[in-house]
Amino acid sequence: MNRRNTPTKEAVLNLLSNSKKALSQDAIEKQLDIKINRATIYRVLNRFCEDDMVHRIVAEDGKQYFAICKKCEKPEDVQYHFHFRCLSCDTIECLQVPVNYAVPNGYQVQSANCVLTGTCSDCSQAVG
Amino acid sequence: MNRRNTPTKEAVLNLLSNSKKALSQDAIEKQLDIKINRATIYRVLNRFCEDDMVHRIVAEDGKQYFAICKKCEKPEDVQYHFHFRCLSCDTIECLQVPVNYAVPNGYQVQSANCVLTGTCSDCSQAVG
DNA sequence: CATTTATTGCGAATAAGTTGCAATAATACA
DNA sequence: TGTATTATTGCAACTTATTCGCAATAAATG
Ligand SMILES: [Mn+2]
Ligand SMILES: [Mn+2]
Ligand SMILES: [Zn+2]
Ligand SMILES: [Zn+2]
Repeated sequence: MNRRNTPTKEAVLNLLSNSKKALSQDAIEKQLDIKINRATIYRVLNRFCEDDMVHRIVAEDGKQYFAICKKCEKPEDVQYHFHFRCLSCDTIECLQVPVNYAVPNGYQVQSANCVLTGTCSDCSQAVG
Repeated sequence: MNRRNTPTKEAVLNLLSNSKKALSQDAIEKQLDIKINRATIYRVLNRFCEDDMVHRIVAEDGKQYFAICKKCEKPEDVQYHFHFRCLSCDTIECLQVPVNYAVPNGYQVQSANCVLTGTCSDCSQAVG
């Protein structure tokens, strides 16, 4: 399965690169200049995830969000930081907060999906 | 909104009480002796969550799982432990592993949804 | 330029969860 | 014990997120 370069792929990757927040398929479709089919966006994102270029976050709303997370240089670190979901501005972002845990004997961890939910710093300040 | 005792409520609560694992609506429906409507099960579960009798876990598959988690006596602790999803036996369980984090200044955490995914101790042993 | 096949768009399918509404039944209280 | 109130239930329809089959398109390769 050799990958090919396409305008679609490039556009989605650009968007994610320039975004400070993790984006859902829906958000990506809305923010794109060009019209790209819903299914295609999902397929592009899933390929990015397979290739470890992007990581997938599943929030408490059950939806998938995608982020490049430039802070993480080593791919193996990508899955081990917290994400933050702000209920006020409805965004999800990568925190540079590592996930620390010690699982009981015999458990083998392959991935971690850790999302903290609440009010982000921007929105907290807005109130007082 | 005063709550009433019903056979449905009791049956679902019994099931959750006797289960070592977190259960999805689907799993609950299948394991129940009596036939209960899908929507009703969801409504019962949502009420349990509102009343802090049960907690809701959203897994990487985007689905909701429900657990009583008897280990947690204080309701405020309930949301601060890890959950483990085993890809081999397709179960989700509460781990007695606390979630530790220090969010950046200004962030206010209201809840945490932390799921580790991999192979549970039972399934790890089975392989070797 | 021709061939191969990864990628796309479209529509339909799947699956989880919610909602409106009328019927039922738990609770309170006369 | 009988009656009124309203929480709860079942059913069907709905919403939303994500996937899938298939035919058409277009990168890559040489
Ligand atoms: Mn991240
Ligand atoms: Mn738990
Ligand atoms: Zn915010
Ligand atoms: Zn297992």
